[in-house]
Amino acid sequence: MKDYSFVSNTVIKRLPRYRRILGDLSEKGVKSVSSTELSRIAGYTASQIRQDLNNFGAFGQQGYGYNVERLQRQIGEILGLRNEYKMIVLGAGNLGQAIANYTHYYKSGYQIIAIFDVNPRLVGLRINDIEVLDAGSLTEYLENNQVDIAVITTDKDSAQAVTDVLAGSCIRGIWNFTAAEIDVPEDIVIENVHLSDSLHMLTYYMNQNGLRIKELSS
Amino acid sequence: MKDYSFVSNTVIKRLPRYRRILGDLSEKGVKSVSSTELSRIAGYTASQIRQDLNNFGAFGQQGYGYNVERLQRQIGEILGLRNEYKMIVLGAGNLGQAIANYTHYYKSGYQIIAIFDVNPRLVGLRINDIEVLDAGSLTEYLENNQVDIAVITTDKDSAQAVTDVLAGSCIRGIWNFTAAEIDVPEDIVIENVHLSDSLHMLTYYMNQNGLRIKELSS
DNA sequence: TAGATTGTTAATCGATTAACAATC
DNA sequence: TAGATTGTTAATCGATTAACAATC
Repeated sequence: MKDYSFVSNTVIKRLPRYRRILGDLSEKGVKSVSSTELSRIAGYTASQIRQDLNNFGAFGQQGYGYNVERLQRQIGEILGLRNEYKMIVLGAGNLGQAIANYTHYYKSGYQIIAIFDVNPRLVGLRINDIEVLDAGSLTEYLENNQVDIAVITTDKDSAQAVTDVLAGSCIRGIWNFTAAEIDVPEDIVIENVHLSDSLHMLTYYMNQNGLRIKELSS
Repeated sequence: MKDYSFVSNTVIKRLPRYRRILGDLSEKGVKSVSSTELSRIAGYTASQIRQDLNNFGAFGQQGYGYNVERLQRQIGEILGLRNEYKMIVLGAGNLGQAIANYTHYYKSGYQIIAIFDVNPRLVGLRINDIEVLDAGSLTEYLENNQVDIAVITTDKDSAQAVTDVLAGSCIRGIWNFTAAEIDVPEDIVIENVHLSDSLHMLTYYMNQNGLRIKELSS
């Protein structure tokens, strides 16, 4: 893994999207793609796509474009997808269970190895063949197992407390699905999936779009 | 709802976050907050927060700051949260079920009124007291019921087909949880929750952070 | 009133787009 | 070779930050 600290977050955010689109093309049997074609699919300018990619190297070929399969793999390498990641899910509620099943679809190398919950009724169950363990045993578990990512799907009020337990452990990344704004130690990276924020954005644009349509038709 | 088409998407994206933080403060009993205090919590500059808000009006008071409760309500109004929204969930899998339960937590006025699935085994079930209906009856349902938002939690390959059924109906917004890049008609707004993209970003920053930490300690 | 903090203009910074020489 | 398309520099555009007068 190279040091790309000079690359801005705005660029990084677009990488998984590029990779996903390349995967779609690859499935369709497309072998090569130009930045102009990519720009039509992704909705960015061709210029931007070339700029973005050139932060990481020269992946294309003049007069030809990009090899779809190779570029997909190369972006995957930039993102760090060649590794295997072990994950645990904290909170065996509906969302936790959904993720335990959902991430199984990924062939990209993410493996959920345990689910934790405070509810004694859930402890001992198996979800998608993954054992639900007592949240009280989390610290001990982290001492005896190599885990990379913790997925937080507890209720909002427990999110910070549960994160404090993760501090100083082998956990390097937190995928936070609660609405809480969590403080994390420097050596842990956090990615927030604030679903309510997403729904509120949708709502805003629905209303604005309604206005725009009315205006056009008047 | 006013026309805010002059406000950029970069600004809009921060609004739900501001509102959420104001809600947290309000719960703690905080009555007023300055842009400087907000900046510490949100991680933006005070200047940016004031700039953002002034796109929509003057909500503060010199020498005092912002009234927490009122500003939260005002941002809610900008986002369109005073309305009631009726939602349907397309796909009664783990994620669909999780969302059917999850969104019930929102007091903000979102109501799930039906879930659709192609699997005859699931049709007729009740999830969180919401009926699972046959996907085949979707068109008819949309003709006879007022629905604002469709949540798509089908598999990736069905996402476009299901969207085509929504075109021309009463649906004004799509909340897409599949990895598909969906084409939508002009009068429908789409908000994508690409969970795999989010996980890939986390992975990238985990690896970059690892590098940074190693460098510091060497 | 004096102190604090907003609303807003101007300055800076960064990101996007345009353009084109290099080259496959 | 001629045509196409990249890699990359330069120009433009937009977003963020700084600064401060207005004012509570």
